[in-house]
Amino acid sequence: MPEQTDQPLGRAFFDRHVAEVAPDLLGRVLVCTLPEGTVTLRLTEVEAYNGRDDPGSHAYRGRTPRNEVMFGPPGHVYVYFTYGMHFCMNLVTGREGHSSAVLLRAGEVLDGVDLARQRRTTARKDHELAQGPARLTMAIGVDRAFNGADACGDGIPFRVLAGTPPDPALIRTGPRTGVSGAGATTSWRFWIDGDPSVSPYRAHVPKRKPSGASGNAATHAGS
DNA sequence: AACCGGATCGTCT
DNA sequence: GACGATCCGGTTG
Repeated sequence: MPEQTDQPLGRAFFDRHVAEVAPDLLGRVLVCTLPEGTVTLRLTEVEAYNGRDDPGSHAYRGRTPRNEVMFGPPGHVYVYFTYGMHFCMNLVTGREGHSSAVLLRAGEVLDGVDLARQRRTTARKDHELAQGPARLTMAIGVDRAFNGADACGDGIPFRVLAGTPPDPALIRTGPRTGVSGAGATTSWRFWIDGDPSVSPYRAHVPKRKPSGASGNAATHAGS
């Protein structure tokens, strides 16, 4: 019988509720083909962001130029720039207009390890190549230029294969990383238990508020 | 292993 | 003008 694991996922896969799609993406294989070569990645950690109902979502406050892709059809790639230097990548889910997406947080590089290492020179071990959302985009060569790309098209530059979903007993859920407030209560982070490429859990870091806002240091960083 | 701060800029108020 | 869906290197234990 034909190998099911190499079958690309169709658009219908992504046209479901984000909380259903996100855990179902674990173990799937993202293929990124660029002129330099191809890197394939087995997804091991994801987070769901539920559109307008979700205080943690970029779409929470409605449509803006940045989050426009989230409001588009499912199966497309939403890339955003953060912390002045990093890119993160999502797969849009649900019907057009619903603005939900799954953040790809970590994966295991299956193929193209040499190319991934060239892009991630600080990685010591292979499991660190895509351990974290910004590391993941670095490893596969994704930046702003890929915002809006179709992951259910001809496979250039993206394709998502069925892969081998993990034993359901190994799927763990927990609160999302870096999301505070009402959105932190929902367990919309999903990962494969025990996989070495899953980014270490960091407890919510309470950002220290400047109490007494007098004489704050210079905002112009001179040196 | 855990904690801390710097880097660096687009996006929205 | 403030603050990130973060990463990295240095320091401390």
